[in-house]
Amino acid sequence: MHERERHRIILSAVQEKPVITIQDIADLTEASEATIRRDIASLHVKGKLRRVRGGAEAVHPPQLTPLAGRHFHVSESENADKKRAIAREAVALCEEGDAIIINGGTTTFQMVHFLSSRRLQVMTNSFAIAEHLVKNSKSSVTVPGGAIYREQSIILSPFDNDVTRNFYGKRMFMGSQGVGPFGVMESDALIIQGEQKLINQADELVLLVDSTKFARRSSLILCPLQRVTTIITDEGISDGDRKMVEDAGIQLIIAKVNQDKARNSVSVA
Amino acid sequence: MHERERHRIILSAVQEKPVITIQDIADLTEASEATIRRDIASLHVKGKLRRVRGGAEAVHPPQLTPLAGRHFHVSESENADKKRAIAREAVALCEEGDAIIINGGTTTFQMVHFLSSRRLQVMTNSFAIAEHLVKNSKSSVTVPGGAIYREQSIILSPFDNDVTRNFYGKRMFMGSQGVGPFGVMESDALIIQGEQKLINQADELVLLVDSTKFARRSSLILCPLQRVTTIITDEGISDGDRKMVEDAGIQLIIAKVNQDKARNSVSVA
DNA sequence: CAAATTATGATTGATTATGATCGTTTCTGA
DNA sequence: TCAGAAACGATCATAATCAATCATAATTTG
Repeated sequence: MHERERHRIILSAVQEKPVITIQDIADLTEASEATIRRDIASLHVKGKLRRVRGGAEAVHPPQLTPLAGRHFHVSESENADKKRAIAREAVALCEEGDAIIINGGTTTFQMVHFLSSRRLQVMTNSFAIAEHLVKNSKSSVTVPGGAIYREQSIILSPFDNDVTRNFYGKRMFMGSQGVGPFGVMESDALIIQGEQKLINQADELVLLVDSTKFARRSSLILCPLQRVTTIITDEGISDGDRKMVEDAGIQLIIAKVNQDKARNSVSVA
Repeated sequence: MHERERHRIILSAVQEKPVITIQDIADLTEASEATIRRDIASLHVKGKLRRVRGGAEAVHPPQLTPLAGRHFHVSESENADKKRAIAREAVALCEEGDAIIINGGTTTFQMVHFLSSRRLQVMTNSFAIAEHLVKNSKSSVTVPGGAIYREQSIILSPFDNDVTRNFYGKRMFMGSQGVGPFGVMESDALIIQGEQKLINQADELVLLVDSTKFARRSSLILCPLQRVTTIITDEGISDGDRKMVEDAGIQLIIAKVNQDKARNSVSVA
């Protein structure tokens, strides 16, 4: 077995149990104790773990790592903060066991972070969302059939005889390119196709849009504003746009962007 | 094999396992160790992977794999070289542009490495295969609709109105738990379901089984032996089993594990 | 078509990792 | 405290890996 592979196994093992013995690792890796000692010594000077007599222990108390590790490796634009806050509110609408539909998109993708600790029934046409949920959540995941479009990470079939028809959700979550009195707008024809397949498969339609989307206009109209049940946006929404939403009889949720940037960075080197 | 093709294979392999050895890649590509070293050095300066003693590792440290997954890797690695050799022959059957179906399984999964440099039309019910091909190949990828079963990494729908029916392939590749005069056997009911949906969607049925599978018996019969067009196995097949295959009128391809330059895969018709 | 360039594979000796063995140190329980 | 056991560090022989080199095959260029 390769040196790096052993190191990974050791680090993985030391995460699960706070302390691990040389013997344990030797059995796991089928390497000699001498080698394991050298490995632990090496990882010790790198600060990946702490060497103790008889084995090794984790440097960090294990309660930090399971949640923090995966989620903060993407630090995108400040727009991502808004998207994330909006996504948090979206997930907050869901109760355990709910059947929901998540349409592919950059905003809706942010929902996966908050879904990781939940157990729902999720249908999504986003390959990326499905992938993430399968790996990092306990939710059941269903996808429609079809070809996978890499750029949008959307699964789409030209046919209508789809499993989509057999899934009915409490809510459908979707993003969009623009929102106005004329309705919900989108620019990508592929995304429109996927959305139209799913849009009638749920009771409620929840729209996730940051406030800049109220000013944007796009070429293709997906559905009239009245079709939307709830809009989740950020604090930047203008009074006029707020009134427009209210007049359409739509529930409006304002997501507050969390200001404290106390992000515990996890060493990845 | 072309340099670019090797590079693709190397990058593909480093995605699946976080760390790979020179020997692994040499087996995979049938190139000399010296060449692989040069390749790794080249990919290292390009930042595509990180060079380490004995092999290479992915630049992006994959999230700490749960120990369960580790056991999967360790337990499967015993026959991995045979499976790889078999998978290589399977991919060798395909020409550019072919429409093929790959059924989920540990042996068929090995095909992804050799597919990374190809451009085919692939339908697969394996989420893991789809994921890998989307990320590491130029092939078009289609999946059936349905729920994703984590353990088997299979997408399966209880309904029959599936996109599956709209995809027709030249060949279908599948593994199995056991092969005998009674037919092709499988133990997992889920896998059987998926296979039966796909089995009639291709002209030829290619079975990928290492030679130990001829001795194994399992509970569920998937299809009679005569349904199979081609069987790819390793050199461990006994004369009796070889005769059984021949009597059934099935093409037999023996994959050689050792990376001899002479690729005499014997076909008996 | 020939020359030049490049990629590849084999060989060599140097470097490094590994496993076994040794004597020493530390822990454990009576 | 003492004896026995376990863990440790050091050392060495062996095996694996590496870098450098050269000859040959493949490719490109003139």
